[in-house]
Amino acid sequence: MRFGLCCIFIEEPIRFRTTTAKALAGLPRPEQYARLSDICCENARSLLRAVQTVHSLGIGAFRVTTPFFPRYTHPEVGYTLEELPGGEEIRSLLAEVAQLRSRLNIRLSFHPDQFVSISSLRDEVVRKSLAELEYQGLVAELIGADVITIHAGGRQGGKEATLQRFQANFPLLSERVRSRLALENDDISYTVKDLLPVCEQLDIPLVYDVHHHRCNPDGLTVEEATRHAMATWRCHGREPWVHISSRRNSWGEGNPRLHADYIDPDDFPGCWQGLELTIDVEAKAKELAVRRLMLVLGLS
DNA sequence: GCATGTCAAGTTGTG
DNA sequence: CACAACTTGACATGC
Repeated sequence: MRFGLCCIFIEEPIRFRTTTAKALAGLPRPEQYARLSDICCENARSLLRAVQTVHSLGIGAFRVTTPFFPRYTHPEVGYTLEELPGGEEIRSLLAEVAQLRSRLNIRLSFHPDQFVSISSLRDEVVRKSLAELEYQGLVAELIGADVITIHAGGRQGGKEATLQRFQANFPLLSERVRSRLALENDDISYTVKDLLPVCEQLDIPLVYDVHHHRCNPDGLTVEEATRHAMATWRCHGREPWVHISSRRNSWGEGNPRLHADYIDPDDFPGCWQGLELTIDVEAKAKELAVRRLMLVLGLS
């Protein structure tokens, strides 16, 4: 078993910067490039330190923040690495990341949020989502990330029709993205049961989120869902990836979908013990939560 | 210097 | 039909 940290650190002094389209819009183009170049360069350095740091904490995976190259696909202020004054330096830093993560055996991943929806009814949304995935695919290739996890989308026109659109639009992605794409069950619409046939058709793996499964059950037990999801990875000789989190309030106050600071050990599926799995820990206390879970499970 | 507001995104649900 | 809510942390702004 390896455990994964998601996007940021709470105690370790590693931060990822970003900026907004609005803040950039007022600047002349060269100044936009200069500012973006600074941020991307700093983020590349931070990622290098992040890989070193998770390794020293005994953590085996790291999810890269979505705005790693902020506003990269934005219609007005978007850019390419070649346009940035520090473009070459950034590329070489990312190559260092790839080398280090390979040497330390750290898995890297991306997880664009719900706004990336290639099954949308709106062409414009699909177009922007494809562009966003291509951006993440580019960075994934440069740093050696092997998974980009997304959700199936909303329910416009019904779940079946939405999944059909997902499958119809999938071939529009480059091989770079398709070979990394994985589908994750969500907490309101698409369950493991819904997604398994899609994953099979498209020959892509399923990321099993046990918390979403508990919010949005489908008749499968945790053990069954785990087994089915794992098979979608194993058939390609890849290590399966799963997510775990705990709801913020055990008594259902407030929004049950909010993540808690730490993982309640009771939420950890007993059947996961000893499996060859990468387990992303989605908890607000970040690396502290990963460490505590490992400690409770007797793994550190 | 700190507190509050803003930004970014798509979908769903409400009024 | 229009718009708020959802989510989240860093940026940006104002006092």
